Amino acid sequence: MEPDRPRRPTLDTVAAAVGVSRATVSNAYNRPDQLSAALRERVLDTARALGYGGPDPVARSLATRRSAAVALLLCDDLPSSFADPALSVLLDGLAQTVDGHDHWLVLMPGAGCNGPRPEMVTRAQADVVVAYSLPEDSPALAAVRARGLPLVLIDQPVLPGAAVVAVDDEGGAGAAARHLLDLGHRDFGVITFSLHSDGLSGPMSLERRRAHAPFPVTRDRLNGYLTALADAGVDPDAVPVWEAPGSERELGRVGGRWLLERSPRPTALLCASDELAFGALQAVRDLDLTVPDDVSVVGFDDVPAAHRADPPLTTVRQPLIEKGRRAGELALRLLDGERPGTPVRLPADLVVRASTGPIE
Amino acid sequence: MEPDRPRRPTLDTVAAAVGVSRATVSNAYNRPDQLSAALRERVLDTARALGYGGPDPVARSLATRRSAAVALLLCDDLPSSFADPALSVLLDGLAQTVDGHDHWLVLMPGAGCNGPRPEMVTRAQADVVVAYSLPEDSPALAAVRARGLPLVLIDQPVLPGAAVVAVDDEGGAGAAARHLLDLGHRDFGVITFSLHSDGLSGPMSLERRRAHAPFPVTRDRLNGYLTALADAGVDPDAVPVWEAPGSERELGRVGGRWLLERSPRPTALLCASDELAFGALQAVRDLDLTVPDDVSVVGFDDVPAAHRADPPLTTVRQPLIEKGRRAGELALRLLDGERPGTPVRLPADLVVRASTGPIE
DNA sequence: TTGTACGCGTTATCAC
DNA sequence: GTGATAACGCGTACAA
Repeated sequence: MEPDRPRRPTLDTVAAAVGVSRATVSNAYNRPDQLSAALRERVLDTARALGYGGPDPVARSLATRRSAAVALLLCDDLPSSFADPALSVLLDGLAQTVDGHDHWLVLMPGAGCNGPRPEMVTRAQADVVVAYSLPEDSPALAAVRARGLPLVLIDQPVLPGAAVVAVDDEGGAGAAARHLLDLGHRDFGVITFSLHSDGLSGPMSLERRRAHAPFPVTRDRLNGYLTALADAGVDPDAVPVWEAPGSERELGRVGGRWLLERSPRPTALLCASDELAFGALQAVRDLDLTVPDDVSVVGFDDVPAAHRADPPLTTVRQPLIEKGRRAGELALRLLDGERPGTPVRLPADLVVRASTGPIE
Repeated sequence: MEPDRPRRPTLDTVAAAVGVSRATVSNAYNRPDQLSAALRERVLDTARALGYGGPDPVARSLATRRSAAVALLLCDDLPSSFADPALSVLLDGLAQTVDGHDHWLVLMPGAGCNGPRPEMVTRAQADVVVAYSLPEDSPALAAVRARGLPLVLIDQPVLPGAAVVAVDDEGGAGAAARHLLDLGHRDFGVITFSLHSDGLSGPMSLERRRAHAPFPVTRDRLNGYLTALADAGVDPDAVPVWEAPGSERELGRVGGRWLLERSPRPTALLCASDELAFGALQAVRDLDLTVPDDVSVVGFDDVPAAHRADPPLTTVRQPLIEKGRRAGELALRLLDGERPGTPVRLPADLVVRASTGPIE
């Protein structure tokens, strides 16, 4: 047995050294008004001398019953997640808000589109959870509920007891489709990201379109496009839809190529995200066609790169920063014991740029 | 006073309900081999019925003296950080490693290039810290040391007691410069990101180049470029250097324009990052010049977009994924009580593509 | 399987 | 006013 093994100093160590009680040392750190300035100085100096780095955050959390962490559940792994500029922008708003209230973000990336492993969620030290676009049957969500943690849902189906931030995806998509209809287009193609969580991709069958879909964003955008077309007399079942396994540029290019090689060749491509639309633009170029003379392209999100695209992309703007901020505010409120309240629904507005034009 | 206020169930609640001890319930969750399967079932069922979500992670952390969190300290705020593709890739490697060992990442973004607020670091629940490219005088680092947390440094000056992952920035930059010298270039311009943490930007004075710089990455790359030029008989003091306030494309464009409007006009631009180089390519186009006929451009990092650039970018490849992984492994090892060991130094290799060519 | 001694603070409430 | 006492908070792990 080692004599006097030098243990990490604690509040008690410091208290003993100064000759005061533990409570006083605690107050020196957390409630300076509860003791004289002179005593406080003495306490802090002694602490420094002893190499005491301040109250242990974990112990404090246990005592106060709150950590300062907001867990963020992501559907995909980090590389895929960061590849999505819309997420980056949203994260910005979320982080700002959370950070401004002395909280931090715990990142829980998923694997293969099903959200984080439930064991991770079970053990996560956070007192509120923000879930971003998980499939509704994600085991991670079940784990959150089992723990009874307050939950904020972004772009997800409403769950009882959870706060919700959503965007009017269907309305925005409808506006985009009507814009193209107004320009005279009648032959459309659609490129979406995953509708189901089975990892399948390729041309989307009618059965698949009609089956219950766990990703509301995909579903709503697709619905918005197709419903608007149907309302204008275009048979939605005859509109080819390409389901990409994710929202990456290259995947959009593949889908675009497939759509543009069909006959009749679509004169307009409706994409479920800007990234996919960038790929579609490339696909048009690959075939030596031009945008918008031969083919019009619309995206969705209005990420920063959209207006820099060549040509600048007509797209549906969703207020991404705002979305992140609102999610952060909701999380903070749940933390304070507030009830979830009614879902926050943000608008999505069409932004017309140069990638759409009248049919020749 | 409310009669029997329904408190959140704990291990004790469940133990009482089942009629066993707290230890047994704990074992039911953590050491299934310590009790009969039947009893374990009964415990877990009762827990479910009582709405007990499993052992409290914070309490467990307090008892075991370890949380499962790795804190990641970032110099900038999240938007700037995510704008850097090199960071995204590195983060990928880091997250993979950490996640594979049942740990998660706590994000501590900075503000204005000085790292996170020290109070945040002081209160962060993490038992190891990874710092990415902070200035050496960052208060956040001081806070880490005050707490005595194990620390992994990426792209930063060595600190006693900390583990280090670094890249041979100087060597890589030197190779890039020599490549251009071999092609016959004699008139150079350099675009770097911040060398100092004072937020200044623009043409870099000689005093500024020589002053002690807190960002080793900037310093090493700049040194690598200029030293190689000097070795070939080009006066480094006569080489114009543009200091951008960050590593974004648009900032590179601004710097590129300034350099290209000087006389003699540089025939080669050396950039401290690929993002800056992309901007430089744009600047060349803006002036109706072509790459590499009129101007050669080299970047640094070899981010995924580099080989897709127009023209594909000659750059210095650093093993970004590997860098993240190594940082993760080091963090995990420090967690296990290992000593920091000698710095990990990864190579940086020149990748020649189409953005560089012989002088006309 | 269980008793029980920790782990490290916070925050009333109480005494000087 | 100033500072101390002591009751939590919720588990883990080792000895019995």
